[in-house]
Amino acid sequence: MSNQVRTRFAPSPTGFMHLGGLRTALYGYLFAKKMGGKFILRIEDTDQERFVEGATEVIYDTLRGCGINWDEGPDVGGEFGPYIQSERKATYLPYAKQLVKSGHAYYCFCTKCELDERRAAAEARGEVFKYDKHCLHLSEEEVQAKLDAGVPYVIRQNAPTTGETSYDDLVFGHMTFPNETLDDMILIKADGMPTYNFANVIDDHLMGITHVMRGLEYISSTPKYNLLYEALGWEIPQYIHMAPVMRDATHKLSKRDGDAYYSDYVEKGYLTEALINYLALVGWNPGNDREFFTMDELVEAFSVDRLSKSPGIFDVDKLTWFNAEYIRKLDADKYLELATPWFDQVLAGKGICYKRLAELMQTRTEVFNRVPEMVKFLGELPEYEAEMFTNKKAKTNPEIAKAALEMLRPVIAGIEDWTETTIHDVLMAKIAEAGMKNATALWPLRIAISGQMSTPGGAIEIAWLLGKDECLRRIDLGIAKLA
RNA sequence: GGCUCCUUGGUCAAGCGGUUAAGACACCGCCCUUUCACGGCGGCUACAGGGGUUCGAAUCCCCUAGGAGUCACCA
Repeated sequence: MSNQVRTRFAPSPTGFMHLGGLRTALYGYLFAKKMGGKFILRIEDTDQERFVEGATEVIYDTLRGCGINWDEGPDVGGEFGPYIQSERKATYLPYAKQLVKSGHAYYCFCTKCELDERRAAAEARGEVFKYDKHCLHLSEEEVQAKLDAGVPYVIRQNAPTTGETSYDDLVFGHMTFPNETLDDMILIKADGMPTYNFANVIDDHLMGITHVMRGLEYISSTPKYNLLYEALGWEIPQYIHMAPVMRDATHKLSKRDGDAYYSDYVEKGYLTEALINYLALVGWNPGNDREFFTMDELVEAFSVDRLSKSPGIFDVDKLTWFNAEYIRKLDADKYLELATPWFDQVLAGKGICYKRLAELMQTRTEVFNRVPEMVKFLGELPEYEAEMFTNKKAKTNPEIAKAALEMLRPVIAGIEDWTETTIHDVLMAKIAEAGMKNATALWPLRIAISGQMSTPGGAIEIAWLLGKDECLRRIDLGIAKLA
């Protein structure tokens, strides 16, 4: 039990769930569950200027909606709580002071303003700015005097300037960094809050995190974290850094392009299961050809050593294909339930049989937001051009189309039993009697009653959905257009 | 710029010294067919470049190029 795997997802509550973050959470969950361990949710809100109302709920709802459930977290509790960093404020300062005492950290009274100036000056000289340990050289008396005088301060890590620090990453392998590149990062801010850099180390240790899984943007600060663990006498966790999810070769998914957040996709009509399934495969693969996974199957198949080191481009086309596949596998009733609001956008009150329409639409639906445009013609005949009656393969032109419509109209008008079977049998009999190719008569009919080049279903299905009266009305309109 | 990392088709990717270099999406044909879609069949396109090591390299080493990340009192 003591060496049980414990992973955590530690998002900052911004109000949105980025797909990259969602994938990080997913992998953390999969790994913990695969290893029979625990998955912990921790909210990292140490930056009070960024507080967003309702942001933690977005995190809860998204994760739960995706089937990523945490064993410990703010709302479910756990023995290492609280799980919201702002509520843990008091726990960090003592550790920082301990570090000061042992020489691994020091008080710094340089103001942000001064530092900005020095940073700008360094940049102007074309140099990389690194804190010069100015305040490290203050005497104990000087420090105490400033503290007593209430001068604002931060606490900085005292990083070594020579030698090197290395660690083993489960994805990237052995990583080594020259210590001279390590900056004395701030541990405690002037407002008394810890920085992410510090809180994360303290909390990961206190919460017994065994495997730290996060984006590779933390790779280069990891040596500084390790120095902290060592200074505190704590065991360093295993690291699993992950390459990012990209929009294209050089850009990450972005808010600006409306393609970065989980909610963007849900609103467009992507199914959560499809999104999770696809997302799992950007940066990870099971080592075989398999592509379809439920959450439980992902847990079963997951392994850290199949995580990719290179960034993965989020391919909306592939996601859309997954979505279409998931939609096709839905029970007919479920599809109907999900499609109804989209049908309603353009067909509310039009008397169209949604059940039959749903049957017709299910194999044709890739993403739900494309549904309204596809079925709109049932509610209202769109404007269309007479040229549409001409089709080479169906061997039709305006004259032939007109003749076909005039031939079919009375037959349709005579149908008493308005069922697809009857409509089909009656029309086919008439067409055969006339010695025509099916398409030669049915193409014009479908164009006349739909006004579209392509429709979900053929002339017979469309006719039935429309009802006899509307069908005849549209045929007359078509004949008039061809006159 | 310093540091760290990455590089197989348009995209996701298999491959871990010997393969005709998988598979999927996309795209393009053909079939099915009353349109479209589904389904079936087929096709197109890849080891970033250059040096080594080796009988043999996509696989190991070096260099170059390109790309990413990082260098905040943000996380």
